[in-house]
Amino acid sequence: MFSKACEYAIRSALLVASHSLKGERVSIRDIAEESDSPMAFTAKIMQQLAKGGILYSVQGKHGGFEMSKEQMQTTRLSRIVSLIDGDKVFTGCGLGLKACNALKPCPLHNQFAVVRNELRQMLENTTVLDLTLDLNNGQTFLKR
Amino acid sequence: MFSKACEYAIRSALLVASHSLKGERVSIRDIAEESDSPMAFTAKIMQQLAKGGILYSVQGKHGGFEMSKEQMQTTRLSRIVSLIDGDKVFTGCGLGLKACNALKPCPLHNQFAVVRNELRQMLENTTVLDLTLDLNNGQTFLKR
DNA sequence: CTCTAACAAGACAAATTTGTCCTGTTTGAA
DNA sequence: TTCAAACAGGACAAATTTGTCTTGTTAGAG
Ligand code: FES
Ligand code: FES
Repeated sequence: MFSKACEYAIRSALLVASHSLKGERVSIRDIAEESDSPMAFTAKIMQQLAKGGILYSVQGKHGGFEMSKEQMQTTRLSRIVSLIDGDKVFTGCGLGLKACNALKPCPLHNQFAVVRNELRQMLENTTVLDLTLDLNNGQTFLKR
Repeated sequence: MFSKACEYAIRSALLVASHSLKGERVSIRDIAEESDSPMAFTAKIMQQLAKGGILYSVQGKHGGFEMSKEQMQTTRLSRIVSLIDGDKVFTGCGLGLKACNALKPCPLHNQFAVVRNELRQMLENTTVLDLTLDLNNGQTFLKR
């Protein structure tokens, strides 16, 4: 469904948000540990998230990553997904034709477009803050 | 969403069904041409489909692939997808945890499980015959 | 019987994704 | 001022997916 990079991106973003809600800044080392992701690879992804304005990076000693309350509220998962994976998952043809085109549809188009749309809406309606609150309540988990 | 191999598998299966409905057997060469897929790669996938009982292969001169009406009726897309891609797409965790587990869910579980389930149901409710009829009516297309 | 068209199967190659490592820069603290 | 902790960024490496090639087997047609 999502690439590994995208999975790490979402997990990392939620972890940064979780710490930021507690007033903590968090390092790559901790992100990798707490979200069970490969450290160096995750570091690259964090750069993309920072460049994309999903979160802030702070250099130097005691540096790390943090997210403002506003970023948590306004960042929808769809934004992270399209930043990392592009929007093929939202607009691509299920059978791999060059583009999805309702005027000359592939055999699966009618059925597929419905599900693809629900996925898109789900991701657009879900903010980082929404998911982070559950996480901090101990109702959900980033590693087992 | 699906792997390239899986996209080719579905396109090829529909194409074979389409020809079989017209009483024709179809060669790898024609499949590649008419569904716009790489020939040698598609050949490998056809072997998987034949071994999986999705369709028949006939060797020798004037050989090729064909599908019985029964195969078209009983083969659901979910079968092709799980044969080629496995069932990670039906059961896997959206954030990449080892397994989806509702008792210790990831932050996206509640939302994701709904969409994943609709995808599964859509693929389970769609047979090869369903899609092939539209294709033969000229309402849908396998290449543009 | 021989030739040819077609699938089977394994080895190989290219491309993409995933992951690592090293060097440089930033910044706080001793 | 110097040191250490942390991010930035590029080069590199491993793994996976995608795609090709070659050889063998099958079976119909002449
Ligand atoms: S054309 Fe294939 S999903 Fe729209
Ligand atoms: S635990 Fe992640 S989707 Fe179910």
